[in-house]
Amino acid sequence: MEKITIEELAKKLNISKSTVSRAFRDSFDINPKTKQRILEEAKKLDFQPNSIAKSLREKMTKRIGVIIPSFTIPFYAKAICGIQEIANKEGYNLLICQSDESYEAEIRNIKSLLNSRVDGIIMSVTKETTQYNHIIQLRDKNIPIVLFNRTTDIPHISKVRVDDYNATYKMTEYLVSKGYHNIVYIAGPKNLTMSINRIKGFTDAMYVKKIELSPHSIIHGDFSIESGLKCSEEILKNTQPDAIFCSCDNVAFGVIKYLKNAGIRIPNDIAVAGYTDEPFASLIEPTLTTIRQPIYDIGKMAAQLLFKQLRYSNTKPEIQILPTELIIRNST
Amino acid sequence: MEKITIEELAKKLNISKSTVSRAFRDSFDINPKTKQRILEEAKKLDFQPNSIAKSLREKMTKRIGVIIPSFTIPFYAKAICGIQEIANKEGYNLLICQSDESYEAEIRNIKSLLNSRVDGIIMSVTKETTQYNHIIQLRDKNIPIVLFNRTTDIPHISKVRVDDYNATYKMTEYLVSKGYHNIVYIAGPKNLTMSINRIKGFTDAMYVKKIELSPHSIIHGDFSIESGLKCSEEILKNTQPDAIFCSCDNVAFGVIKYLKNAGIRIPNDIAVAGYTDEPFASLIEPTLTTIRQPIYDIGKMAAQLLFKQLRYSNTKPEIQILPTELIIRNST
DNA sequence: GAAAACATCGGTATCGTTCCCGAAAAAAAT
DNA sequence: ATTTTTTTCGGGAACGATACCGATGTTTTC
Repeated sequence: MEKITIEELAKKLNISKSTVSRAFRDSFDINPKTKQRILEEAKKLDFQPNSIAKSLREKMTKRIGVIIPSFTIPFYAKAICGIQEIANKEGYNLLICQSDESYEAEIRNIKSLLNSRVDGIIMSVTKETTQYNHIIQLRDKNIPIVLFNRTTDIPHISKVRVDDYNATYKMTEYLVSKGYHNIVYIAGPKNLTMSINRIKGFTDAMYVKKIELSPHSIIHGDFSIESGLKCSEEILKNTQPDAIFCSCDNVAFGVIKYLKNAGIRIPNDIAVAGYTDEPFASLIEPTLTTIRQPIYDIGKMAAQLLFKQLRYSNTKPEIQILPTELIIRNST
Repeated sequence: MEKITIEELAKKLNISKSTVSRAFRDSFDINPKTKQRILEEAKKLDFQPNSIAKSLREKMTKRIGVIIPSFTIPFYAKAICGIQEIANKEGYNLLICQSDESYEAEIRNIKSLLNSRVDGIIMSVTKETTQYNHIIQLRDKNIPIVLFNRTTDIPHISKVRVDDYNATYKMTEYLVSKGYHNIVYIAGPKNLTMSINRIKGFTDAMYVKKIELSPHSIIHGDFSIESGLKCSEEILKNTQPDAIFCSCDNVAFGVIKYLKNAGIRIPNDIAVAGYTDEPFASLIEPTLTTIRQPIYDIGKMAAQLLFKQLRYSNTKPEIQILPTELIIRNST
């Protein structure tokens, strides 16, 4: 494939390459008629300005990097769609990496993205990320960055998350109102702001409802179905709850699978609630009561915050907290 | 962030930029000691050669473009993981676009990827893509390209798919052996090679088993749960099958949902089989009999075929057909 | 009608690399 | 000791675009 350059196009039209270059930008410094002539010829020759050369000269690549734990988590798949909508609108491309829940991979990803000279980074940390130097370094290098969903406590960084406190508070309140008092909460990894807020929502609601918590009322899992199976086993060994509230739908799926296998009826014997509203939450038997997050909007918002920083380099970091919605189905 | 250049690094070490450049490639044309000195200083200053300038000079970006119908289809999420494994190993980045099952978006994506100067493209066409000029153009421009999963009939292009014929043949055989004779097959979109092969596997197996097909034995759906619901309705209006074989798990999920709502027992009244083995296939009630595809390997293989073309520009196109596995669960 | 203002364009340096060619120094061969 | 070969390095021209500055022609102003 013989790629045509701006210079060859200029020669063909008997004008200078400066003028051709002007035609491809919003330059006022060019006669509308010549501009049209150039654009027509360009279309005929299927010419597009070389974006690599443009990037080199302009010192920006029109690319943003995205780091997520995994493509295979539906949440992130959908969030990326939101990010991409905004990015496309702005003429930006996405460079997506997955950390596979590995701290080392996360650091490698950042290095790789910096090497690719992305203009900014949108990321969600792994469940095992407890040190934040790599992120702080990005911030201090003045690289626009936005954390979303799984955020951390690093100051002066833009973040997008949902109102986790309120979500678990409401769900707990609802469960109690349905008569469930012996609730076990399966929390997420301890390093995430998310987990902490969700636990607080649960405990505060229980406190207000004057229900005492036992040491077995909260246990920690992660985001996997396996974790749901394992936690179920542990829970039933220690106590006899009437409801299990999972901080993640996947965990809830695991719990449901375990309970069914054990011959325990849902919700008659034990009710189950989740968090996220994955597509399968409405397909599983029984359909899962859960908390719906505006996933697509989270992605969009993250991208919007990033573009704010890209446009105005002195933009103050901003924290956006989006609302959630209680979805009541048959598992409670 | 003040980015250091190769020239500044050279000045600091009192050598020429050519030498510094050599240190960062596998050049034999440099004294190992100076090379080490340079690399050490580079590490101290956190210097990385500007990949944009490198790309411009070398006329390759070390990026490959991937076009998939949607991130939210678990199949593609996993396939991308496979692609990425190989790409990372080769030091390549992925530029992922989704076509959202839109033919126009597919064309836009290709344009965008070409504009980003990707070194090659891996793609799966949309369900509505029936014209292939855009892909043929890529081929004729000598842009390395690999089609995977949803392939088409374009000659002289590398493709990766599974042995669809054999898969549906075996499944049909299995269903018949279980005593199901009145089987309805819900096929996929007509434009895909995949759909055609799968239909042939089904009809051939039925022929061999000497079971006659009615005009209602095959109907067409797409890849969505909604399609499963709609098709179920249509099927039950026309005939009274003892088994429904879906060419996609999602469709099977829709069918199961519909049948359950209609009070039809699975598999006692009607058996259901799927195709893909989505993660949820083992969670749904009843667990779904389906065909497992080596998704991760499909992605890996697609990437490998692409890298073959990238390495040797005169590589002959290659078609790889991977085996499938019958997964028998409770829905049949 | 001359001067000033404006519109439009061309020439050239620049972005940060790689590559080619030749020079200098070191090692080997005569 | 001289010549030849090898090793190692430096200088400058690309790669394909943008940006600045100045030149030219055209319109406006008094």
